[in-house]
This record gives sequence, C-alpha cells and structure tokens, in this order.
Amino acid sequence: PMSNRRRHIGTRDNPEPSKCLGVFGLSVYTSERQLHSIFDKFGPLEKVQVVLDSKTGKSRGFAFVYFESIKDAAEAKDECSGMEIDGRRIRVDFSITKRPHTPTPGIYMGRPTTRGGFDRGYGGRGGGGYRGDRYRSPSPRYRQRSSGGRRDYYDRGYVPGLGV
DNA sequence: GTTGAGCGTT
Repeated sequence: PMSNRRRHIGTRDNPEPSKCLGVFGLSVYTSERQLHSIFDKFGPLEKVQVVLDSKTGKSRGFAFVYFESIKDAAEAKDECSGMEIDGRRIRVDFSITKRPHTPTPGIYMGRPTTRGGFDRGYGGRGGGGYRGDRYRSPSPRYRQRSSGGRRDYYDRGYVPGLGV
C-alpha cells in the first residue's frame, strides 16, 4: 500500500491531526475535572471523556479530550505529552478513533499477562513510592497552579462548606 | 489507593 517509506495515516504511529486527543497512561484516580483543568489552559474544550470500565465503573486509565480548535489540540498535545499526573507519565496523541465503539459483547479482552520480563527485572519499585497527587510538565511552559493538589479532594466527594 | 500498556459506553 502506498509507499513503504511512509506509514499509514490514522494509526498510532501517525495519528491524523484532530480536535480529539487521546490521553494514555493515566492513573485510575485521575478524573475528568482534573484533565479538564489541565487541558483547558490551551483552549476551550468541548468535553473530556475518561473511559470507564463498563462493569466496575472505574477508569481504564485513558481518556479523550475534545478541543474546539484543532490548533489548540495540537499545542496541548505537544505540551502535555510526557507530563506527569498523579504519579503517572501520560502520553498524548491525536485520537485515531473518533467515537466510542459499539458495546463490547464479550468479557474484558485484556492482554494475556506474559509476565516474562516485568515481574522481575523492573524491580525499582521498592522504596520509590509515588506521592500521587501532583502533576508537572516536562516543558517549562506549563506551570502548575497552587491549587494543584486539592483537586483530589473534590474528586473524592469532599466539598468545602459541607463539613468534612 | 496497582505496577507494563492500553484508542472509547452510556
């Protein structure tokens, strides 16, 4: 197909520019409102959609952010890819899929866990520990706001004035 | 309060 010097467009290797960004590698505790406040800085958003597991209702660890402007989306992609949210390094790209898929008929099609090299050999985890409620950008352009850590409280139902 | 990577439900 086409030329072998050029990869297909619309694949994960070559996402076609879009107003929709895919955000991957998220902590399951990162909420839409967190993502909204982060990506909002680059331009108005249409919506933020964290993909939830149908049965558990928990985040599957990735999300889609819809910008109104494709230009803002491109800027946000460059600025936010590689940033850290809740202790996870996220990857941001133009989404290759547009809309949600039709409901999955089967059971969770998770990857067969070939534990061949991950359970061992990655053992830098001891003592490391994530603080877990901060995000920061690899680029100096992005500045964390002073309210950064408080969003977690909102996400867990804490509302000022209603008592703790 | 999980750790690999992961492109989607109403």
